[in-house]
Parts: sequence; structure tokens; C-alpha cells
Amino acid sequence: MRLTRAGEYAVRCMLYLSCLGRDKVGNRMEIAQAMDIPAQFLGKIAQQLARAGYIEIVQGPKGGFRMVLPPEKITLLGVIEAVIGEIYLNDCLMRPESCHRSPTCTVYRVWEKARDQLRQTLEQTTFATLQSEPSCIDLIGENQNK
Amino acid sequence: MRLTRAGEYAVRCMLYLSCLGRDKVGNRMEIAQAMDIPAQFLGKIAQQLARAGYIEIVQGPKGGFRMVLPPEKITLLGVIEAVIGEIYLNDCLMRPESCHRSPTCTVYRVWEKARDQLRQTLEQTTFATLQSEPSCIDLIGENQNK
DNA sequence: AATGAGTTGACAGAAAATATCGACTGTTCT
DNA sequence: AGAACAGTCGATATTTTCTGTCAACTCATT
Repeated sequence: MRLTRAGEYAVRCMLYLSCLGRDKVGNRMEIAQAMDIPAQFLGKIAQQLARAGYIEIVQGPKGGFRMVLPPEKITLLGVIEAVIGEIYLNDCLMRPESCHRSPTCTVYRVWEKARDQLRQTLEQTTFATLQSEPSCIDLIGENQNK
Repeated sequence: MRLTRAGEYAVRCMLYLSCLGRDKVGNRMEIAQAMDIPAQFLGKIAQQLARAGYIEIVQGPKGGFRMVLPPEKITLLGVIEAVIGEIYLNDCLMRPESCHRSPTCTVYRVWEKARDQLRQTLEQTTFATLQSEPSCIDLIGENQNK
């Protein structure tokens, strides 16, 4: 079971922008290189992040992506779900009507709990927290020296 | 993101056996029907459960599957991981060496926490708990009347 | 030894995820 | 104004993973 790679890329991209600072524009190639994301694919992911209101896309020369919200308002959950859709753990939860048993089913409630907890954990982490850690600074530092 | 259907089937199968009682043998077709699992596929899943030591497979006439452990020793996590492999949330955690950043990476630690919590939730639930609920009894009851 | 019930490895089909392409749009600079 | 840059968007190709089935085989019972 995996949160897809796209979700991971989205988080990396946001982390990059977050470390870069709110009003700066990071261009696509630069981000792709620094964060190990296929450049074209990053474009797709950015679209979704933009639609969800997390970033703004700047076209033209000096174009790229810019974070529009303060990092403390952006949660890991939000970013991930913007890209891979709402997290369900299984079909039971995704389409309760598909199983004639739920919601009376015992297992159903456990799935539900597991799912809620997972989402909560991801929701509690904001990019303000992530960004404040030293490794984040390193990240940008390394890249600027190039 | 989903725990595969196979994982869900495995849980349903164990739930059935658990409700049936420890020493009784449930045959494959009967379980498949009652729990909405493709019969052949159930065979595959049973293999994995057997290898992991959760059930015993009885061949020959009156064959089928039997639970070998007391339900309070069987966790949801164990059953699921027996079938779909250890739960990782992403490549980061599955192969730390694939990312040159981890384990200094901030995000890495969040993934780790999310993963641990999810696994913990699933680990805390045993089949003794699941089985004790009324819906479980109903399940078998319904089927016996047929 | 015939029959019932399940196993096993191989494989087919379906679905999802990953990634790329090309034509298009919007900015900036000269 | 128009050339060049940077990104979009829809379509589509590729890969991977999951789901499910088949046929030949094994094992226990009668």
C-alpha cells in the first residue's frame, strides 16, 4: 500500500517552494532538478496544486510556481489529497453501498478509525513545521551554490 | 490510496473463520459465498494466510480452512500484511537509499510517523474484538439458515 | 482406486500510476 | 509588434500492479 509517487512529488515541490519563501517564484526545471521530479510530470502535479489553491502558476519568462498560502496553513494531508484524491483505505470506505454488509459490519468501523487516524496525522503536519527544520535550509543552500 | 482488495478479502475470511470457532473447518466455497470473495482468488489468499501461520489448510473431502491461533492473538495488521506485504506509505520508506535525502529529510520523519500510527491502529485490533460484535454472529447465523 | 477438496505455477485481463508529446496560451523584452 | 520563453492542457503511450482464472497436480477419505 502506497501513497502514490505523485503525492510524494507534490510534497517535495511544496517543501521547496515553502523553503524558498512565499513570494518567490521557483521555476519548474529548477524544482524538478533539486527535488528529483520528472519535469513534465511536475507540470501536471502543479496544475492540480494550483486548482486546489495551494500555488499560483506564473507564465512567461521568469515563470514558475509560487506558494500563495502561509506555510502554517498548508497541511501534508491537503497537499497529498489535492493530488491523489481523498484517502480511503479500501473499497468498503470508498463505496459503502458496494458491500451489503457495511455499515453494520465490525470491520468497517476499524477501517474507518484507521483511515481517520492516518488523515489526522497528515493533517497535523504543516509546512511551517517541515520548513523550519535544518535539512530544509540545506536543500536550498546546496542548490543556490550551483 | 488503498489497501488492496486482497487484503480486504483476507480480513473477511479470517473474520468468518473466527466466528465459526477455532477448531471448525470452513470450506472454501462456503466462505467465498458468505463473504463475497471470488472462490479461486480465496484459494490464493488462503495460501498466504497459511504460510504466515494464521490458518491451516485441510485437504480432501470435508476440507477447507481452519484458524489455528486464538482470535485474540490475531491482529488486523498481521492478516493484512501477510497478504499484501509490509505496509509502507511510499518509496521513501520502502527504499530509503532510493532518495539521496533521507533520513535527514524532514518529510521522511513525517511519513515514518504516519506509517507507524497506521500500523499501530491496525495492530491494536484483534479478531477477538471483531468477533465479539453482534454483526459477526448475524453473519454466520444467516448463512446457516440457508 | 475413485472422488472430493484444495494447491500451485502460469498466465490473461483490467485498472491504475507514471511519464511524455505536441499544439496552445500568456508574459516579457527588444 | 513579434520573437522567445515558460508553462498549460488534453491525448496518449508505457509500465506496473492487482485481480482473477485455468489446468495439472496433491492429499485424504471412503
